[in-house]
Amino acid sequence: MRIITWNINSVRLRMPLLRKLAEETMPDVICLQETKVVDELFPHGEIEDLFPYRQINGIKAYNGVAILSKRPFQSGGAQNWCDRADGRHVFVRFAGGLEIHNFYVPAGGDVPDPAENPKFAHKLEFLDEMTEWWTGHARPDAKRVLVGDLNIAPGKHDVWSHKQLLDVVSHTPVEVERLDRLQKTHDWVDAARLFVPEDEKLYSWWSYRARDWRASNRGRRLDHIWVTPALQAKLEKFEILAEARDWQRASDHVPVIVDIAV
DNA sequence: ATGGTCGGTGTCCGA
Repeated sequence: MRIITWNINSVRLRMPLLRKLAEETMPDVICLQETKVVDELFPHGEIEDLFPYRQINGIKAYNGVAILSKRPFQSGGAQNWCDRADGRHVFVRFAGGLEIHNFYVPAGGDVPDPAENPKFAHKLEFLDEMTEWWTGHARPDAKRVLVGDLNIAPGKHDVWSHKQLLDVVSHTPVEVERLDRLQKTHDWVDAARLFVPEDEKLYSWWSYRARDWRASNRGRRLDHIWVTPALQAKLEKFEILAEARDWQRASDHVPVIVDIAV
């Protein structure tokens, strides 16, 4: 099964790119974040030939997540976090038990101080709530995939400059510690670092503000694919489709791809 | 040290 996670930054605006991605990489499942569309206006008609099975959770203008699938799934749903119905989580369960959870963790604003910045407080609270929930739901043999824009680049080499980003939201020690705690709940395996050595730079996002994203290469790895230990040995391939950052009207995030033998 | 650019039932807010 080929699974892609992609922060598409408006699904309606980037329909042509979604089609291009689907045709060029032939995924079974695409998990989207920042669809930025309320469910009633989701472009089902333009997607159903590629992905007949869909589970969506959108709101107007902001956030919004979706799981698009070529294969039918048994059940699906969404959860609210931090008492907000703000389109940050959606999941599906396939026959045989494989589950895919797609998250859009709050970005957290600019100031890395929860006392001063409510958006950063929300981000930390969101991560704590995820940690608590997964702690209660972890099962040793579960076949689960957690993907999404987690808005944290945890490793020294998940950012272009560890030193210069220590005070920048997405790479602060307090966030990285929260993400570590979340990862430990289910012994989640980071697919990226299973395939790419820890000391090799790896990014999935490059700011729109750079004149030339490739030349400056000030990226961060914000988009993640984690699997439970039961699936680790079944991971066959990992790829970050960096070329997508050069597509016409690109998202600032690029697709991240895994193949799992299920 | 600063500001740079995107997207959205927008003329600000969030990223």
